Amino acid sequence: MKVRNLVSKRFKETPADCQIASQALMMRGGYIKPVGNGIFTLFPITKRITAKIENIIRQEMNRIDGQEVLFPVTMPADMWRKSGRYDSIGSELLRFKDRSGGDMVLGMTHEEASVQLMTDVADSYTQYPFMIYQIQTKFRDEPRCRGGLIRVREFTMKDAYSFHTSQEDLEQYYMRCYEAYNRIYARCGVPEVVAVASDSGMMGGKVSHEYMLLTDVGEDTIVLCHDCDYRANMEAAPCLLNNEPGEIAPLEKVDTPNVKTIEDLCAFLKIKPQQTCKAVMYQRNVDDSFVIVFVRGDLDVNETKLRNYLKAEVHPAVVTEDSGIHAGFTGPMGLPEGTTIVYDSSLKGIEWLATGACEDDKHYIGFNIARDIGEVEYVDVAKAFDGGICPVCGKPSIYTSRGIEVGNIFQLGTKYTESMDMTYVDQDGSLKHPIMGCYGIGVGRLAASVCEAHHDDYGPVWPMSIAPWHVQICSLRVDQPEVIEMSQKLYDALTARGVEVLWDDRSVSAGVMFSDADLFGVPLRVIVSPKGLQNGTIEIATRDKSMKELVPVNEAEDFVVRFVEDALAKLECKL
RNA sequence: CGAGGUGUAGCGCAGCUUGGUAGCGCGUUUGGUUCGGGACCAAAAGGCCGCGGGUUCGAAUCCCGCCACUUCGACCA
Repeated sequence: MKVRNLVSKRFKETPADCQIASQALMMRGGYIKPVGNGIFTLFPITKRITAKIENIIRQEMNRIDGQEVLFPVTMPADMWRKSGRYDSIGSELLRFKDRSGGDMVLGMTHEEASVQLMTDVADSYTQYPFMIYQIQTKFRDEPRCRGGLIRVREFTMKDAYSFHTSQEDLEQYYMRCYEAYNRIYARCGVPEVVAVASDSGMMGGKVSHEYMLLTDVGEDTIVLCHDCDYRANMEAAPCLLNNEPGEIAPLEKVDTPNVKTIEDLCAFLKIKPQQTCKAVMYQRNVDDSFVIVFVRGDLDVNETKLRNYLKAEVHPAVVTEDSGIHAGFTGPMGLPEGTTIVYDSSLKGIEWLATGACEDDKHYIGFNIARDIGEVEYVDVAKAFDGGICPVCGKPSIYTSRGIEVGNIFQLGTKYTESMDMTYVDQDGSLKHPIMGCYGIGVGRLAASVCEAHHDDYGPVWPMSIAPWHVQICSLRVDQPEVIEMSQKLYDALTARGVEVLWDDRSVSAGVMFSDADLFGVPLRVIVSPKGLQNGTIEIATRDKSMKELVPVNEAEDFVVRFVEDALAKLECKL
């Protein structure tokens, strides 16, 4: 492929509103074209990258006995009514009507489709276990898209569904998939992607992992430990700490005029936030009844943990005059009837606390939950924090990091096979619901994440395994016949040996050519120039600047082929 | 869903306050000079100024409505 014919255009200036590096570089380099909010066209250079990623995924899925299928993008709503998700999922599920007025949906995931497909097929225990997967377009009407291909509404995803006759079998297969995912990321050149234990949320089921690329621009927060390999996402990480009990003192109501925040209270009473009992207020979505969470003053509430505990949706409270709640002075004593009170575990073991008195401009000090309230249930709903205690090794070495989720795996259980009544006949003749797992990877997001992880100021640095081309030939001074001749010879020879070559034979200045090459991010660069040819050499350099050599003309071809082969071999890929 | 911002050439932007011929840089085309990190000179093409209404002799500019995009927040498998 010649650069002059490649359908894309590079830009010197970063388009407006690019928030993260991968987005800016993929826009500048002519990789993607925004078509609508969160909807992109991929130019050929990107399609070549995603095709390679898809191939790696396909190989690894086949390696764990996956069977590729292709589900439809559009589905009749009935299938989704059956599982209950037509009603339970909000507006991110795009619903529409066909010409006869029938309700339809655009596929955002395919549990329903896979269960429906397999219901008629896998009716005997002898056929289990098996896994089906597809690589296909998904549509999720996300409220908030950002970061180029990182978060979009329409995207290509590999989604896989496994079916089992026992929990043990699912767990065994889950581990195979866990390893397959690690191989996929390593082969795509991002071995730094890590699996973290996660909250499975609306997917149902218990055990799940998210594969995260740790980066500051990530949207998710991950909890890690400095001293062991504990990793979990915010929702799954317990908030563990050691409390100082403090001196027991009588409960006393004190005047705290206009002291409404923990910060104010600490300054006013000359105490530490760890000695306060903070009220965080929510309301249930169903009836707006108040849910008040008490948590150690220096900590925050994780709403997902709270929702999971309450098994109900909540939103931050809107406190009105007549609600009976005194914002800024809320404490456990004196709350209106009908309020749900939740005590976070972080308060456990503290004998002296300052807290609101449910009265304007008053706080209690010396508050002792066991003495003044009695036995209460402590629940873990606080966010894990830097310096917290690791639930695995017990050291106070917890820290948090941002990350991009580039894949996930779930042990689904029988959620869908039960709701959609999929059964098989077991050995003993009884009807049973198969146990499922599901496994997803966003292809475009992975491509963008690799760019995010491997780039410099001038462009992406693609790993050889997923690079749009293996080699780029830059022909400087194409007005010189010997340059064209040598370049053509190399191009033909390399292509004949299976190397993918991008050839820039435009008569542009070296600066333009190199800048474009930087944006293409092709890992190996071959520079043919009159200067080099005079000395009988060709310059060969890596995009990441780790290698730059003047190679004798007659050795260049072998040098390049060997380099590409070696680089691919390291990533378990072949020419 | 809440709060801001922006819509003017393929891209980046100025012009709007104070209404009067549609501008600049990059890119594109042509000719010439250059040639190892976004060269130079000369010429040219390219616009429903987001859409609809209003005010006015006259609207990119002022007013009203809508739409789109975008940032932060809420939400999210």
